[in-house]
Amino acid sequence: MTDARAATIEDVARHAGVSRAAVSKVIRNAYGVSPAMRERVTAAIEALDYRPRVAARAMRGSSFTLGIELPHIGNPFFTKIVAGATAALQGTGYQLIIAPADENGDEGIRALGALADRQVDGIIAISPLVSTDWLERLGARMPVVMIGRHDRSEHYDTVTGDDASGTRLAMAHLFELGHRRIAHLTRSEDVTEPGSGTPHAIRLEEYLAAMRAAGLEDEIRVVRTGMTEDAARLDTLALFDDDRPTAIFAGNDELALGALRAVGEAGLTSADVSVVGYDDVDMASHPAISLTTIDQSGVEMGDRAIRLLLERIRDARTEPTHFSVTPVLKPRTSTRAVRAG
Amino acid sequence: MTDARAATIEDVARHAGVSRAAVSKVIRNAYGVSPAMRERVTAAIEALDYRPRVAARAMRGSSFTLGIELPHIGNPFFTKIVAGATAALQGTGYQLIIAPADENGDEGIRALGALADRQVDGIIAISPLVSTDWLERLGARMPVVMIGRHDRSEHYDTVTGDDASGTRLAMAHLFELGHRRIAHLTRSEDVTEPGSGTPHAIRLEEYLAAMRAAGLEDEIRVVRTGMTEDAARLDTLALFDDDRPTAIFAGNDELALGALRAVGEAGLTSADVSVVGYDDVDMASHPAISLTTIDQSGVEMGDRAIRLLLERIRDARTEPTHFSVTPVLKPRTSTRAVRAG
DNA sequence: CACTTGGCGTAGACCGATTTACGTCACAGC
DNA sequence: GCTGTGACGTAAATCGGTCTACGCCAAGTG
Repeated sequence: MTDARAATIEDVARHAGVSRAAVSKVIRNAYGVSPAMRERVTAAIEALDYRPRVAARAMRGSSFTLGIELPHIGNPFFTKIVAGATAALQGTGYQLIIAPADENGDEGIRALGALADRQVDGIIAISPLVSTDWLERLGARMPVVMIGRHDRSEHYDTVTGDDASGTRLAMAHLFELGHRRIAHLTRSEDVTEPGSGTPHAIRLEEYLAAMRAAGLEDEIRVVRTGMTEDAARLDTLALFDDDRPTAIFAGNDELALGALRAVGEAGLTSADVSVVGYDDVDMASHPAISLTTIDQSGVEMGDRAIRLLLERIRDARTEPTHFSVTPVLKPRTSTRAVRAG
Repeated sequence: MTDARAATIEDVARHAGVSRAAVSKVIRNAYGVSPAMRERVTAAIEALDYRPRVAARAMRGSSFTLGIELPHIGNPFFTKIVAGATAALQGTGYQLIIAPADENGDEGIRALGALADRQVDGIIAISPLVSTDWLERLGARMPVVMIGRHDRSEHYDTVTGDDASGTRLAMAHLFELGHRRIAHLTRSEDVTEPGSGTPHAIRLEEYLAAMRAAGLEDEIRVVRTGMTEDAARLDTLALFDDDRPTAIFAGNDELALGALRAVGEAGLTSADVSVVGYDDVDMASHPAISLTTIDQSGVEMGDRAIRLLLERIRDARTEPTHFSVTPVLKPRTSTRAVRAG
């Protein structure tokens, strides 16, 4: 209120009786600083409560900021990724900022662009809807790690779960329980475009392949829904109207929870309709829910993404690296053997 | 890969055959631009795919970035707030960035400092652990809106739920169902310090007041736990060991879900132990969970916080404003009448 | 003794935008 | 014809850091 503006490097320099460059050196721990000067400067910084403006630093140097773009912040799997990322960042001097995209496809590009405009030193992207071309160009400009995408680029790293084998685990589990009429609950076409390499696309393809391999081509049933639990709930309810399946393989846990909600609302239980999800969100293990799902360790993915990013930034690595997490089946009570008869 | 660096305002100016200042004017929609020039400059921007560097803008003007600090990103109530905030920001030209704090008290200050260093135009803070003094100083420097805090400052706005009346709703509901032995599950002392005005402090105080007013002083039982669902689960299980309460009023839904988990794991049901939460997180309404809770509309809080912030930024408002959301009881099946006998 | 060498510090260019101060031009009014 | 005025542009200062190039000095070296 009173004195207004915060101290600048100039103020610190004057206060310590040295040059701006000297202060800068001390801050950056650069070469060519005597212990005596370091002492004086540190004291001045302390005294004036000085904090370097990131915007000014970013103009020539780096911003010490990493950005992560999140579509749909409500998905608890993404928050696991963020948790892993923040943990990996402890003590590195880098700050993570999250740009929420929400909504539709263009929002992802908007959020990524916003991060780039803010001169972050590196970006973690999750949005599967952004085109490879666009990402490729972004990756040429700055370090980028893409989570959950199976295309392999020259210019960015990827961290993925093995969605194909994860889906096979889920399907094998259902087959073992005797299910034949298995529906797949997935998102809209744009996220499952064949060959696009998005997780949902691969899970869909692998579902189809598993059904065909089991000779169940006629039982194939793909249900499209939105991004939220509530959309999944409504579309699952509609699915029950005609010719109910005995099991539902959902594209992720959020959709699976919606399906489970529908099962409950329709007065059914897992004895009538089994549900398998994907991600092993925290809530899945809750005893009241007990959702069978595929664990792909979001925390490890976030951790890994940060490590790869830091390698690119600090060690100036440029050859692309691809890391894959092995999925694990978590059988719980939302799946049961199909009713005899 | 080839041409490297992105276009600057200088490039655009050269391409359009005008001065840098002219381009700047066009971008900012400032006064003194002929239609002809606007046309030429716009074309050049288009052609070069120019995007202004935020860091450079921030050095003199504003960054068009708003920051929100989130402790513990895993709490789904906070994601509701973010959802409300992003929605309110649509089309304003401002970008929201989230600084995750996680962990303990100091992390909140670290995250807020990081946002300030990044020259955001305004900050929404949720961390209840930061001292009023510190926030006061921050608020003197830049627009700040504090969510969920009942102290009234000269220098920042607040958006709160009416925690006192919300707690009264919850307790009245339990009394009505015949409960007398009601425990309160809350966080550690630092978040519930009497007089600090944090939501958890007020809920605790109001719980104590309600118990005393009902003549149940002897039944008061305050259980401390951590921040996560899992901590709540463990401490609730421990609580069951000796002399089980018939109802638990939890400080928020995340803790309530942990308590519910414990109830399930102990082989009990809501007929044995009723549970009330606070926040009305999405999962609370899931039929398998069906948690009785207090709705305080996180979405509206996020929306409101953004509006207040934009008022301070654009209209240069300086008198502090305080907005309160009225809580609503959502009775569900996690609470039942106490067993006769 | 002249000459390198390494340690320490400074001056000043630079990053890419905004903003201020000022110049020019056309036109209206007297 | 002279002057005042508003519209439109531009040059240059500025924001707060980083980084390069260079200067100075004391200690080795041949």
